[in-house]
Amino acid sequence: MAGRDVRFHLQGGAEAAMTWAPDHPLDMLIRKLESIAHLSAEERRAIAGLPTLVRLLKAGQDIVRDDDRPSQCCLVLEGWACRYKLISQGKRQIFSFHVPGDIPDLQSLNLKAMDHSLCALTSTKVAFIPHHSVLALTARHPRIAAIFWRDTLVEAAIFREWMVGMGRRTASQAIAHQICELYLKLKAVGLAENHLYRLPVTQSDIADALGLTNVHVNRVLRELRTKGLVTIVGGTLRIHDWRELTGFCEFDPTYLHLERQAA
Amino acid sequence: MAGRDVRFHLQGGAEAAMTWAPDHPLDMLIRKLESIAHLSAEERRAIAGLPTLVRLLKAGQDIVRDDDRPSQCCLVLEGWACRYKLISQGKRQIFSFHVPGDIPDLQSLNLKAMDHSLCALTSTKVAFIPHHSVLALTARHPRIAAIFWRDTLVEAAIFREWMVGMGRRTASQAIAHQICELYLKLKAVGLAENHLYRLPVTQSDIADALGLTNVHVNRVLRELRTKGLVTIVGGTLRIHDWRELTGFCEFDPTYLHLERQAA
DNA sequence: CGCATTATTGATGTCAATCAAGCGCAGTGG
DNA sequence: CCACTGCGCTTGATTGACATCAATAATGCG
Repeated sequence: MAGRDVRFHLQGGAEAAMTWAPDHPLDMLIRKLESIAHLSAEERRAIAGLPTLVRLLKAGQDIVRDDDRPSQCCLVLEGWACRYKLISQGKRQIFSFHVPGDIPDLQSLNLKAMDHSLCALTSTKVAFIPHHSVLALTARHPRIAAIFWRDTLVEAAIFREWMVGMGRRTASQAIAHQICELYLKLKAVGLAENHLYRLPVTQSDIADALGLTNVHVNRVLRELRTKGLVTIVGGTLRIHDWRELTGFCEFDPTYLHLERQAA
Repeated sequence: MAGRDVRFHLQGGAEAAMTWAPDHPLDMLIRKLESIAHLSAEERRAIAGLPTLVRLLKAGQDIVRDDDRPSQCCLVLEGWACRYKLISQGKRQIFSFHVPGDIPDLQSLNLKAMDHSLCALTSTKVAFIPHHSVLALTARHPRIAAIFWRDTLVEAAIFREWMVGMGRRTASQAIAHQICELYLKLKAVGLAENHLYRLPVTQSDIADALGLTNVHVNRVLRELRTKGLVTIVGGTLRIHDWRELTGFCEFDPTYLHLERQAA
């Protein structure tokens, strides 16, 4: 299998320079799935057997667009991506941030047309997996199908939590909550530790995620810094006092439905 | 099967007066599922064979609570329910409104612990379906499993649209959008027509759904009335100018992923 | 009929948006 | 090497949308 020269159709008809990836890309997926469910050795093998097409994207580049009908899923390997929708007057709402291990458009397996877009926030490495391969996998392994379903359910739980942030939390609490959530998500796939992680997104991105302006995000971050809770230097975020921070924004990680709990 | 005396455990240990429902309750579910996917005659039969336990609830009564580990799903038959979460200082965020045909806690099949609550907004008739029955059904009918998955994906799409409302739309646009969405959802199961439907929720409920105050919802509704877009009399909502209203709030029903389109 | 809930309206306050400007840094090209 | 440019961050001044507080009217339910 590995090494075979395969070409998929990419979004917008762009036929990209492509490299055939060995097992490695799927290790990231397995790590992610194991953060929300247990996998048997056989299930891991089955997942590792998925064909992938690895591709590099520049920051700002769209991966899938609103109204597209993708024939493949996209697995983030490096960098950050986000789901978003544009509305009138250049306004943008970001629905989720995606980090390595995530499959942001898993839903396209069951919902033919995209109702939002997906783009790279940083330069990003992604692996494309054809729908039919995923469907073949889930047909043979109903438990894996359930885990994929579960993943989309956890995403929905995260959407709900963001709704709480936008609807019923102050801007500072919402941002603090976001910071806690990202820490646990990254930690679950081994990309954060010691209350420290790379946060390669702009303040405008955070603003569009929480329904604020970049100006206000900036002030709130200063406030969190002044309070000694969180500092960001050179794109690296440090949480100085986890207890204090989680208390401040009433962060309860239950909604992430993680298998092994972090703290 | 039908007519057998069966008793399930209900939330909070309450052992309710119960009636055994015939096929009818599931007709509502079938109608709902057919609004987002096609069902074969055999699939309809299989669904109609699910055991249900019908129960009446008073307005305000919780159906499932945060942290519960339900062993059954809840199908709304009459009345309205909502998913919500309480946070500090009595603040509440409503995540979704549920009307007949909805299974609001379908996710509990795959996510053991609830991360939010579910309650009746009006006096409500619901049918409980044991998890093991649903699992047996989906094991025998993978396509039905996919449709259930699809339903939870559509719900997630609705969450995203609400996020747009809270984050990037004005209060009037958000409420107008909500009104359009509910019309299509109700129409899809035959509970609305001619731009008219029963809206049995309070202004405070709408406020908690959109992150506003009841006072402000009241003013916005007056504004919509003044503009000749929408009136509510005696709990019945009438959309006077669908084109105008959808234009005003930039409503695009794609995200509902309805099979047969309404207008 | 009486009480409780819900709707409505006004006055005032606050949080975050908007507008505007300057700064720092990385990349680019002469 | 340095001007130039663009982007993101930072800060101030002002405005606006919605919250809060408060009181009264209207509904609806037991």
